[in-house]
Amino acid sequence: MAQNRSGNDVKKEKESAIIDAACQVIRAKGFHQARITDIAQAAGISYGLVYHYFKSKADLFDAILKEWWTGLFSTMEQFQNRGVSPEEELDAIVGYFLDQYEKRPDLVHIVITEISRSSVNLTPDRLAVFKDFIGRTEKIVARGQGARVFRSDIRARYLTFIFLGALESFVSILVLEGRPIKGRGERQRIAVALQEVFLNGAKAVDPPTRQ
Amino acid sequence: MAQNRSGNDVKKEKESAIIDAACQVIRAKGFHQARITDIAQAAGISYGLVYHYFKSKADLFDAILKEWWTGLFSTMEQFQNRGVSPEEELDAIVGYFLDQYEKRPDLVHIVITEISRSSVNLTPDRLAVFKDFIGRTEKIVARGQGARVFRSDIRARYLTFIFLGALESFVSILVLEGRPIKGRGERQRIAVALQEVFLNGAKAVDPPTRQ
Amino acid sequence: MAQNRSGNDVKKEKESAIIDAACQVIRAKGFHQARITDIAQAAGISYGLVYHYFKSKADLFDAILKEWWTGLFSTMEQFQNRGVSPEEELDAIVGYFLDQYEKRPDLVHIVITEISRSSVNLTPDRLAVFKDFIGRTEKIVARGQGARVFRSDIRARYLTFIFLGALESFVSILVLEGRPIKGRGERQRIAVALQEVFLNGAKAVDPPTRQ
Amino acid sequence: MAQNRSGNDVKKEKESAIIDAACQVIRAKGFHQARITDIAQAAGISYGLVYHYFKSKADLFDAILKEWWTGLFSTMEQFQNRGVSPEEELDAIVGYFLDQYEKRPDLVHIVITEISRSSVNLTPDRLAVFKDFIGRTEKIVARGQGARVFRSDIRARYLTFIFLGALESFVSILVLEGRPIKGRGERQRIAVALQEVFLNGAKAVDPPTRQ
DNA sequence: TATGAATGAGCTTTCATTCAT
DNA sequence: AATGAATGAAAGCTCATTCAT
Repeated sequence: MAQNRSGNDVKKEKESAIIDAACQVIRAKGFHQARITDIAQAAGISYGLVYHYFKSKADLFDAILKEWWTGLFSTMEQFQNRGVSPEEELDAIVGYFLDQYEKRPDLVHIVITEISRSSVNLTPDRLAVFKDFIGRTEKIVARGQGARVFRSDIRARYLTFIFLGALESFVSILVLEGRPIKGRGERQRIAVALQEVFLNGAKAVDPPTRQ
Repeated sequence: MAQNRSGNDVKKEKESAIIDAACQVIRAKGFHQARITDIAQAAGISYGLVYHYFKSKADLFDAILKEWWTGLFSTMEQFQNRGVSPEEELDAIVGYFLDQYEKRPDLVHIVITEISRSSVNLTPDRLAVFKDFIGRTEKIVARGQGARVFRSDIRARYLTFIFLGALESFVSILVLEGRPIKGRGERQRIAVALQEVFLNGAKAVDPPTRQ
Repeated sequence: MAQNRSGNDVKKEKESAIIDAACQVIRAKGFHQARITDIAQAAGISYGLVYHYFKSKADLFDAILKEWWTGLFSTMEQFQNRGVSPEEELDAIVGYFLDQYEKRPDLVHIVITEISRSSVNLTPDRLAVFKDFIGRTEKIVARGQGARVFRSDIRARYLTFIFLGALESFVSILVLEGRPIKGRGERQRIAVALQEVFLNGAKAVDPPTRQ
Repeated sequence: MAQNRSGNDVKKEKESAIIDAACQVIRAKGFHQARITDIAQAAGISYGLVYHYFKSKADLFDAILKEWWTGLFSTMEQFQNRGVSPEEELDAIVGYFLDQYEKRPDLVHIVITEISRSSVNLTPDRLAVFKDFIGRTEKIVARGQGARVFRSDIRARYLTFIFLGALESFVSILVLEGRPIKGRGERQRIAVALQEVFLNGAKAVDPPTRQ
């Protein structure tokens, strides 16, 4: 029946469509409040069909997360051991978040609200992946501390959380205010501002006391 | 008949006990997954009794939030218009988060995961209070920008979100790792570290380029 | 503690107060929807106290009905075997309904809606009393048929139901429209109208064809 | 796949089956005491399925009432403005009640006990329909008064209530006694008796006083 | 593949009733 | 006599999941 390229492609496309619909709905209602009916409706199919492609609701959720983590880890690995600076490695993470936010804001929102900030949906498997990500980021930060790029008077783990917290916050603003990123220029400015505040702080460069 | 001072006290105490139990359960399962049965069980009472004290599950949730916001706003107001610096005002907010974390880590966790980071439970009334808080914080930040204490090249609203994001992140570490704050000393160190990173950034004070 | 006349009087008074309150509430909400709390509130007492005076909700309901039936049967017995005409006997029934409607409209409403017209609350005991009343009325009607006062081409039982139906309807109008009976004059007019239509029908006395 | 004509037919049939089961149960227990479980059991399905066909218990009840009113109003409209006499118009109403009683005694019982005689279930919408019916009947009666067919010394509204009260009473007898109407002959006799008593009254045509 | 009828566990909420005080 | 805290059965409704077609 599949005339596109192969039966497999058609299947993948449908799966993608369901995942997209699920993102929309889960973002709007939260995972537990999102009903299969809603997702099916958003995908324009019957709810029974969802079960042809995904074993269960949890399975569908994991498929969503897989898209996120696969992309993030592959991005991080591209920069690993290539002689780039820790700042650039963190920049790559920021870049991934902003890229994804442009392409799939719902996905970003879900990762932040349902995983980063909530322990409710954290099954042991999901938690393991999440911790893996934090660990990898912490390694980058620690390398930066070793290279005296980042201050060492605060534990790497703390700096990591602050970095990710700031990143999430920034993305949260965009998400909550529904602000689309307009053009490469703005994307650049946001990325810079984020790194800027994280690295240099909120303090005025030229404080009045200095005069 | 009441063992304390008056019948009212006994009632308040029971209400408090239910609220405490609810915090425990909601923290562990999330608001929507927390069942009244669980809460009652945690409080050592029958589920019917919960409805003797609270009109509904939502009502109970609002009672929980009220405890948080009442305390936070009264803290903020103590510092308002008293000639204190913007940094000190932000410090008071940090102080409240850490204080509450020591006394009621579950409450802090709930506020962060169910309110700050989730739009699912945000009824219009709850959102209004949350926005009120952000607005008040933004005013402090804007005042700091006016006094040239904070950098003005980033919108006050952005700085506010970053500040709150960092604060939440920090508290989240404590919460997620289940780390108790040990003594006034550590509490002080955390508060300082937080302000420090927010104000001065993560960059090493003495970067290698300066040699 | 009872200073009125005797402890028993005080008890009876309280019971009456609860019954009155119950009538109010049951009339407004129906028996099953009437909550003990509502009744207690209407009586100005705590709901626990209701159980000092009545064993259960059903018991309270039976006490209400008892007031109605006791009064009705004693009225009917006053006219029995005293040489009065069947019309006068039916008139006595009408009189009781109207009297009670003036004094206790809620009670009348309850008897009509919860007993006469509903089989839901008809426990065997209650049904027996109700059937007793219908039987007694039917006897009056049958006597009227025997005395050629009422038409005999329709079964006594049917005439009885029509009579009671008309009576209930009439009272229902008053009840539904919330019309108080103003003075003895109006009461008389209503009683007459009711008997008039029941006995002589709705047909115009002087039909156009007769002209 | 539908054994009948189309999938829609199958759906309608199931809806009808549920409505029938609901009539049975509601008749026996009253609307508020009728549990969805009972209805489902009576229909031979799981209770969850009831909600597949009806949004809520109230929705199901409204569907029941709709069947009644739709039929009644369409019957009344068939006779409207067709040059028929007021008596014939009232006769049509009687006819509808008796027809329905033969076909669906439970439905008739419900309409009488849950709507005509109880204010408990009267939501504004339901009350509006009921009042509409009374208003239409009153117009017929008023037309009869204008044509000098009905007596004018009693308000049209009163006569209307007495007529409907008598009708309901009569049907109530049948319902309460569980008497089936045997054949067209008996149906005719009942209809005549009803009109007869309403129009000409219960008084013996040839009373003894006349002698 | 695709549909949606069908199921039933599970949740919130209500409320009659009991009972310690 | 009087209160109202406490209990828990029961009911309406939701929704993930299964399955016949």
